[in-house]
Amino acid sequence: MGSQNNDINQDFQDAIDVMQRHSEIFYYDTDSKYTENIRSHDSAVQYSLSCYRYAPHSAGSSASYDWGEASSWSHLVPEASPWGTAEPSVLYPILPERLRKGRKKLRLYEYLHEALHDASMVDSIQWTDHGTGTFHFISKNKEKLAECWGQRKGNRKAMTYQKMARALRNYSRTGEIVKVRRKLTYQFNPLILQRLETITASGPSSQELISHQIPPEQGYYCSSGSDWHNWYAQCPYPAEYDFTSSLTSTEGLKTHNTTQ
DNA sequence: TCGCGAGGGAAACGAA
DNA sequence: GTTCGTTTCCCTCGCG
Repeated sequence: MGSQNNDINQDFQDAIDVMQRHSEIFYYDTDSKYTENIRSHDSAVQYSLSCYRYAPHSAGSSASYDWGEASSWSHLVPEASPWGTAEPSVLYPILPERLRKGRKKLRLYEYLHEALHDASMVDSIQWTDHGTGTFHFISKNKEKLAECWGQRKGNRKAMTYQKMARALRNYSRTGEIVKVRRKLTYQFNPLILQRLETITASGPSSQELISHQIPPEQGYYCSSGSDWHNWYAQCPYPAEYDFTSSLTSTEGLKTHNTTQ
């Protein structure tokens, strides 16, 4: 019995160690057995947490998002979560309140996805390859889209493409959107795209598909660098976007350091 | 040389 | 007060 507990504790500690290696901040409360992983460099963990924040509602053909009812997403915890096959009902309650709390603010990538489905925006932004989530801005009217975004957010100053592109570049750190080595062209992360597409196309009943139909090896749930490599190997511009090198220079370096 | 697009550091800002 | 997700400004680089 005692040795069994030791084994469990050892396994748990091993899991903690693994998660720590992927995290900038890791909080482990030994009394309450709650864990919190904040600002994780491991996209698998980060994305899975972000899943619980959203409560989308379908609104016709155009995507409209209400991010306020996180509790309605409790059943959408992916089976292949970084925590293994934990039951959602078990997993969800351990999430810290701050992470469970719904985010009502519209994200830029959500707006862009909305714009891509908006016929009036077709002169500003278009799909390059809808299937792979690749899209591009129309050089002539990209500022118009940026202005609309700025107005939507109610910014003090007028939004410009340059500033919007800066925000898009920030997404490359989290992997939500990456820059494709082609002029004015970007690509949604496939998992983000699928989630947005599902929200756009249908009501909440099909939202379960988001978590249950995506094989873990295609999504953020796979955290290893090789999975990122696999994902980018399938992107339509494998030779144009050198994500491998960017991984090597950041995550790879981190891995290297932690394994020293 | 110039304009444009891109990359990114850093500080500021507003909402939650 | 803290965190998150930008926003804003600025500088640098590569390309045509």
